[in-house]
Amino acid sequence: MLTKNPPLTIEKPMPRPTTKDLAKAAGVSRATVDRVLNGREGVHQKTVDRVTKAIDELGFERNIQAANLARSKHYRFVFALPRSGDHFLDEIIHQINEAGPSFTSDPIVCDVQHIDENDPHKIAAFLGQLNAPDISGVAIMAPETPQVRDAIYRLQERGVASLPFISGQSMANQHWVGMNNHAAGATAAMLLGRFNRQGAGSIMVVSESMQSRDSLERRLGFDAEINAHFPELSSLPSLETYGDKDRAEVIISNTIQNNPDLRGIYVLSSEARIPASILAADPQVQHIPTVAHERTPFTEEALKSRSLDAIIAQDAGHLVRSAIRKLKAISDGRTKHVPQERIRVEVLLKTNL
Amino acid sequence: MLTKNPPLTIEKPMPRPTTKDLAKAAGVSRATVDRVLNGREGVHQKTVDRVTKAIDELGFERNIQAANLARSKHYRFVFALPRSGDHFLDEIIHQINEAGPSFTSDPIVCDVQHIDENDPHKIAAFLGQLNAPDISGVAIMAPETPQVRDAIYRLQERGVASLPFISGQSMANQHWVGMNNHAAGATAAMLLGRFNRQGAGSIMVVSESMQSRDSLERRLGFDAEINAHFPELSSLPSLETYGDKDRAEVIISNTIQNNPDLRGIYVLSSEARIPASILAADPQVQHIPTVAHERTPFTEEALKSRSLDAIIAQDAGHLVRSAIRKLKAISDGRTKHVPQERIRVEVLLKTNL
DNA sequence: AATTTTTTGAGACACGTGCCTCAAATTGCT
DNA sequence: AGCAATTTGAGGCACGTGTCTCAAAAAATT
Repeated sequence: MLTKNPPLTIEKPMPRPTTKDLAKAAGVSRATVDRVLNGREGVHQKTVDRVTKAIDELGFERNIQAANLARSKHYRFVFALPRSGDHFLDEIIHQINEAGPSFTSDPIVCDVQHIDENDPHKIAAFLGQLNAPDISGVAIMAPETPQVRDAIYRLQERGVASLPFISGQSMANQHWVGMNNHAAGATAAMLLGRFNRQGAGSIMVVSESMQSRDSLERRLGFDAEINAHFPELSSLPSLETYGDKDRAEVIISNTIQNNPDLRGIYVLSSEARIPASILAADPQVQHIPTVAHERTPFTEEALKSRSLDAIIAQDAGHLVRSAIRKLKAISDGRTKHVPQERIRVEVLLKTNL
Repeated sequence: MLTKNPPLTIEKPMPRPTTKDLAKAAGVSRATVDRVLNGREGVHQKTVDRVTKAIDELGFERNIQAANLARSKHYRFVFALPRSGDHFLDEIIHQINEAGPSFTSDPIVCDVQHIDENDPHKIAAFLGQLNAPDISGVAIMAPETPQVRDAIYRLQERGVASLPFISGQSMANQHWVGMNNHAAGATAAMLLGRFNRQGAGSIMVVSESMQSRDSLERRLGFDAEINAHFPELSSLPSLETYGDKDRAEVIISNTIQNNPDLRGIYVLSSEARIPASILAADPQVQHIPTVAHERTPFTEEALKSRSLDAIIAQDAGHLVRSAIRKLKAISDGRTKHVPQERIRVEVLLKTNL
């Protein structure tokens, strides 16, 4: 019955040093350690150094759980989003509301605040209202403008964590949650290029608007890939629907008439309903490979019914949870350890929904 | 300068009820509440009911942070994995070691234990050693056998959380971390089917072995999709390399010789190195669409150099973190709230690595 | 040297829960 | 009714940190 069991080594993990250990190591009292840790005034530089040195030597990291308990702190994060209508945004909002329970181990509350994306002044004013410790952090989805950039900067100075979310602010920012739009565009191009079986032709690109940085980046990535690897294809100028169904119908059917050699269709904005339903109704483009963005009830259905061939998506749940984790890390002052989860550019086919 | 600011409603969130509140509501003492909450003996059923009722009415949830603090509890999770060599497994192990710091807000330690996947008895013996509270949970990657299934069952009885990980155990289990292999196979088929531009022909399927449940499921999904939607293609019987390079070379080149109408290649095991490097060296199959599994330095390089056309992958980091979150939830007794994150069947192309 | 100012320490209490002891209250039994 | 067993309560200390207060010590000023 006895066999040589695999070696099982269970060393107790070294208990983490506490503020008490710190105090002893630095030769000061716990009160002073506290003063240093929480940046209070009236501590001699020499003492600060001693404590800091001890922190390094012991590898001390404060027990955030205990700290939050003592402070009875709860995190409140605000998601500043555009007004909706958009299915993708609806899903994001749903995930935000869902996120609470999933973080049961931390006292986290998330609010959604709708902001008028076209009024930078209002956005800045809104951000100006937010203050620590009422609000621990904000995830912001809004176009990048000087006012907004400024407001964000001041937020950080006031101790409110902030994070560009999905769209808008420059990726140059150290922290950012959202997918790489250039790669997303390139991936759409790759799929359309490879799905095409009818040789040379042109590709239609439809967008709600090309105003936003995201749309531009997707388009750039798309063109780069087409030009580099599918010389037989040429992508047409972007059609902008401005969210107007009638306008969309006109420009799309015009394009179909004028380009009998259509080989692919790329719907690059996150709201695919208008163009996709127009396309689905047009018998001439039934078998032309089509790629759209974001998983929504609509696109999902379209994929299943094969009126769409692929979806380029970013997982709404991951986006939200990643944002929360990052905001929390920043808010805890663990800027060094902010999780650097990339948001994947997902390719959804009928088979892997 | 003043504009109508957007409405900002910051209601303080209702503080969560504490055991004190519970005691008051149930009309008992905190000691009794403790007895009920922690299932201690010697409490009258009537009293238990009173407390339980109060729990429901208040919506009480114990503050796990505070509880862990009081217990000075740390979570120790074991990942029981096969002996390695495999790049994908290496990546998993890397992510396990990486996971610690990313969970800074909880005292979590993860160990990797290598088990001999072919000796169910040994595996069961190993699992038999694990006991709460030394070990809070185990993620198990091992073939499903009666012994192992039994050992897992007893683990749970001993209060050790357990979780089938990536491969092996039946998905029928309520909790499970890993991708849907049927969907993965179907996705590979879909890609090969759509990437093919040369009409009717056959598809080569290469695997290390077809012994495991995962391989079978992938194959089933693959065939189902090919048969349903690509009647012009027929998939050949699976080639099994058994991890032997020489054998692989023989059976692969035989298949290439005997099937001049090859239209696609599917490498379905997680270790693609042997078959993929053989294929890369054969000029006859240079332009045949090829799909493999799992992102590794090797497959990544192959994708970049275009000797591979797509990778079907599951994100190693997500797998590990998801497993940890689930183990923690189970271990905390929050079986109701175990996060039900699906592991996506990722499609990786050169453009979205 | 005397006085003020700055810096530090000692200690208490809090956060929500676990876990223990001892006594009090209640129940069941003979 | 008396005794034992069961059930409950009161209270304390602990976990690691935050946040006070008050006094002591050290340094800087007059």
